[in-house]
Parts: sequence; C-alpha cells; structure tokens
Amino acid sequence: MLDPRLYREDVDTIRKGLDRRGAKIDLDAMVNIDIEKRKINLTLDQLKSERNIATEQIARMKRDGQDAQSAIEKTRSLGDEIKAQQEKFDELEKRFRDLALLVPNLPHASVPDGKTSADNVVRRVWGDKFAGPKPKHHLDFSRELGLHDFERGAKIAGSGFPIYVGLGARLERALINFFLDEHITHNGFTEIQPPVLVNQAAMIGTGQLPKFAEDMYTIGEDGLYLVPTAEVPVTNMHSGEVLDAAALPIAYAAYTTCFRREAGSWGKETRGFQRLHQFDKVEMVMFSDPAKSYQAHEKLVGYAEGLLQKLGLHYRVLELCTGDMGFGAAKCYDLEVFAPAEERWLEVSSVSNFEDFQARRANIRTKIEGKAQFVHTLNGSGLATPRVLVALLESNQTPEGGFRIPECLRPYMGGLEEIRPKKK
RNA sequence: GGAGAUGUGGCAGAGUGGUCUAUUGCGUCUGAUUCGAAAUCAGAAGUCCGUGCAAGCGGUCCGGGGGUUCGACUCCCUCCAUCUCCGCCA
Repeated sequence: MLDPRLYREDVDTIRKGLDRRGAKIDLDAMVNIDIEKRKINLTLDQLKSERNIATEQIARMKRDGQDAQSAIEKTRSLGDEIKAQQEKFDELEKRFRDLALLVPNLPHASVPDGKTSADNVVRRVWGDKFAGPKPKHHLDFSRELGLHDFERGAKIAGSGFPIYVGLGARLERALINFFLDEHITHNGFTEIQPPVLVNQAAMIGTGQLPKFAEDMYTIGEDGLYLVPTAEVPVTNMHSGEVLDAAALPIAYAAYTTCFRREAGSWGKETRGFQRLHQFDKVEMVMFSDPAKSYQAHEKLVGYAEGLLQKLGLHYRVLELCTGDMGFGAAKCYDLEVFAPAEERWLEVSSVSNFEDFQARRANIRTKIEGKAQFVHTLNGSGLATPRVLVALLESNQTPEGGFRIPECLRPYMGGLEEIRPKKK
C-alpha cells in the first residue's frame, strides 16, 4: 500500500510511477473519495466533540443531584446523527481502502523503464556456456534414473504434483538442506519453520490478496489459504509490531512447500518441473531500516547467487524493468539458470525490495531516533528447487548416462558422487 | 469436541455505568543534587485520524467486531487468543 497522504499531497508522483509500470488505476476516483471522506470526518469529529461536552454536563448535573432529564433528551438526537455520519465515513473509508489495496507499488528511480520481460536488463552472467554434446531432456533423464514419478502424482493429486522417488527424494532434501545451511551458517539468517496455512489478513499483508485470489488454494471451511511462498507467513510474523531498531536488519530463512494454482498460466512451459502446483522453496526474508534497504537488496541477491555458484550452474542476473515487476516490488532482480537441453534460461529466484509497501499493509514498524516509521521488507528465493533441479539434471550428465552430484550436495547424499542409471 | 476462567499502556497490576485527561509499582527519558555514579527529589513521555504556517486544537484507542445507553474499561452478543480440567489423538 502506498502512503495515503500521497493521494492528497502529491498524486502526480503516484501517477508518474504507475505510468512507468503501465498500470491503469482510476486515481481521480480515489482522490475524490478521500476528499469526501475528510469532509465527513471533520463534521463527525465536531459532533463527537459536542457529545463529549454534553455528556460531561449531564455527569456533572447528576453528581450535583440536579435533574438531568431535559439535557438527556436534548442529547439523544446527537447520537443518531453521529451514527449516521459514522456509517457514511466507514463506507467511504472502506471504498478507499479496497481501491488502495489494488494499487501496485511505485518503481524505484533506478528501475529501467520497459513494458515486458523483453525489456529486462542483463546485469551480469556467471559461468561458462555449456560445452559438449546436447544433453538429454531432464524429464527423459529423470525417468531413466528413476528419480521422479509424474504419472502417479497426477493420479493422486493432478498434474503438477510430482512424486520424488528414492534418490530423487533424497536429492530434493539435499538441496533444501544445503540452501538452509548456507543461509544459517554463512549468511547470518535465522531459520524459521512457519505454518503453511495462513489467514486472509496475512495474505493481504504481503499483497497476494485481494488482487490474486485466483492463484491461491483455499481451505474454505476454515477461511485459510495454502501459502504460495514462505514470504507470506514469515513477513506477517511481525505484523502489528514495532521492531527494535537495534535488532535490524532481521533476516530469516524458511523452507516451506509452496502451493500455487497457476490459474490462467496453464498451457505451454508446463512440461516437467517448470510450472508446478506444489514445490519446495527456501525463502530469504528481511526486515530493514528504510535507509539501508537497497544495500540489503544487493546482499540478498549475492546470497542467492552464492548458492548457484557452489552448485556450479551457469546463471545470469536480470534487473526487471518497470513493466515486468511484481505487484508489490519497488525493485526486483531475477536469477535465471541455463538449462542446456532446453536451451533456455529458467527463473530460479526473484529478489525484491518492497520498501514500505508490505510494511504498511501488515503494519510493521520500527522506531528510529524516537520516530515511528515503517520498516522496509525484502525477500528473495534462495532458492526454489524445481528449476534448479532441471538445470542440474541437464548440466551434470556423465558420458555413461549417470548424474554427477555437485560436491556441495554430496554430504547431504551420504557421500554419493553419482547417480547411475537403473540396470535394465 | 465439552466445562470453566482470563485478555488493560514497554512490563506487572488496580479499576464493575459519569472529572478515567486510566490509580499504583517497575522500567524509560529529561532536569536537580554529585568530581562521576548509586540513592533521592522534581518533571516528562503512547497510537492513529483530522485541522492549522506554527504553538496548538478536536477526535480515536483498555484482545477484534457489533449492540444497549445522553454517556461503556465497566452491561449484552459474537469472534479470536491464552490458561485449567475432561474427552479424543500423531
């Protein structure tokens, strides 16, 4: 959510920011509601003030043993008037808030202008281009090694719910543990295991709701949502709190299963691991002093990159353009790994600075030099496993048809160096 | 799932229809005293909204929401959380 003051003090700034994003919002309507709301608020406050004076008089009369009946009669209508005005005010406030929750964040000045992913800027590329003969497609390769079972997953849940089998399951667990251990032992994160069901307030806090309701799995009976990312529970952990400034930045790393309906995006790019309804991800979440959030942002990207470097994967860092950024982001980097069989770059991490966009929604503040202010929230995948797995499977094939396990994962695989094809 | 209890400021803990502008204690901050500190004394301090150039002024907030009333921390309804006992259970 944007600072509500902006709508009346500097709506041009909002307009310019939204234009850069290509977002269409009826700002005039919002400004008018806000003006109307303030007008009513003023009369409402005056009426309440009158009532306070009147009831005080009644109290005094009663104390002095005087008959207050006529004063009570006179005040009676005031209550009805207040109730009527209050209803109007509440209605306007709700209308304004409902609209405000649908307004995306404004892009940071440094974000490149653009309309689509084609306008994103490649900031750097790490590692060498894949050399040698074209490897097998990860799905065929996985089948040969017996690591995953999509068919049976589809049988029990639907497409997009793979089963990890044997060493495939262990490899998944190895990735998760490797990511988490790196964050908590080298990068200074505190590990969190949050609930994977959250309430509506949490989903609004981080910006998934109200706009993206159709992407979420819901538990209607209990009013709960399955988390699409650990960002939701971990960020909202501190909702309504005033964080100790000395404790900032707070850095959490959390592994959760993530659930996404992916409504509307089903079609191509859906084969194998590239778009799943359920997947594993380790998420980095940070609460920062507003003045330091952009340094923190760069650090987060670095942590995610470090993982890919240890895995030995060829990747690139994109700076997203204004038109391609997510709803709440003020600035965002994407990390993409190269899948040599598909010959495509696959997004494995998205690292965003939300500034105070989420902190306003979730009411997360701190006190700096005696003044209460909203913190900045940041988060980034570190990392999501499925596409990392794709790149690994396609990049680490041995001439004998086996899968060479990257060194950093071997301790988590009981020292195993290679997964060999099943004997026929 | 059943029965009961509780929810008040940073913390502890009073307050059962009207100066509550929320008693008090601890903690915090400022000042006095002191070479400095402790102790002591005096004072200050919250949130959010509106209004104003500003000092300020008005409103709001006692778990959330709603109701009764001229007036609600106080009474009623409802939801949530915590605690105790019972039941069930990985």
